[in-house]
Amino acid sequence: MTTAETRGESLSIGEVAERTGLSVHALRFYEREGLLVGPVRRTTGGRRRYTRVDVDWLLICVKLRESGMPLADLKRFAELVRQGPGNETERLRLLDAHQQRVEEQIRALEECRSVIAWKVGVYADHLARGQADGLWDPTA
Amino acid sequence: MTTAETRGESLSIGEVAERTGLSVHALRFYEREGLLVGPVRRTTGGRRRYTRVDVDWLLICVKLRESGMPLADLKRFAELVRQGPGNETERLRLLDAHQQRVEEQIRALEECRSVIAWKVGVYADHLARGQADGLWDPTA
DNA sequence: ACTTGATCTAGACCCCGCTCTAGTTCCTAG
DNA sequence: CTAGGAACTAGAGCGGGGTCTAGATCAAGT
Repeated sequence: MTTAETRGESLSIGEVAERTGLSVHALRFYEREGLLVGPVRRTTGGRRRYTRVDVDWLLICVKLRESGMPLADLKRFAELVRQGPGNETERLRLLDAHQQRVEEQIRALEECRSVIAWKVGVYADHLARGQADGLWDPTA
Repeated sequence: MTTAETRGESLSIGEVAERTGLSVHALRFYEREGLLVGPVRRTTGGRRRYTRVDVDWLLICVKLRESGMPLADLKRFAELVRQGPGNETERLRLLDAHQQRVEEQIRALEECRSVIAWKVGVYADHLARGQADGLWDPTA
């Protein structure tokens, strides 16, 4: 069997899927959508061969996606990178804006957490002392 | 003009939309989907009148949704509440499970944040000292 | 009475982000 | 040589979560 290790560097789509957590379907889809920084190389047989750089980029993509960046923005970022040096300011703006959204998401989630924790507390309490009140009861 | 204040308590769909941040469309949609804890009362003319309890429930819903609870789970929760007392343990389990997912989301987001922060740092650095390297440049 | 604006219902439609299918080709192990 | 698994393409399909439309009705102000 020929693996990345035995071959030195370039990876098959399946190997990349494993390493990034994206499905092979998703990887092909991302490519079609122009979310990669460069055309993926192919073997003579037409199979994709991903480089270390491709994988690094995908790992960043995964984090950006996980944190809610829309594919459209990811695409924009990929385009900037593809254009090469000269637009770093814009790339930074894009990342920075996203970072702020992430901060905001964390803030919002923390607020949700506290509301939920309170509600959980109400129920736990109620169950602890066999019965009580203060719960939703539309039949009341 | 007749408002909640002048009327004492019951609210129109528009007023509820304002107070919860949900659109009137979403409110009707939630109702159809069985996400409310009880049938909404109507005026003789057929308009919905929401009570304080409805609004409180919706405010919780909003927090649960914001933190990623799927409508299906929300619906399950609503069903439990609608059934009345006796299933508090299950309600608690549901909330508790969700709370854990929220914790996990926060953890994941924080990790994303740090990756992004690092990337932002790389770009900021690069821009600060006029030019450098270590950036994505597929043209290289 | 009339106008204006909020609501009503049912159902069609939309966006996002993949996922899956079909039918084919490649490639490696036995 | 052959079998079986991995990969290929193009495009259809899907699940989630609403949003929007049409056409009608209701309610309040003037």
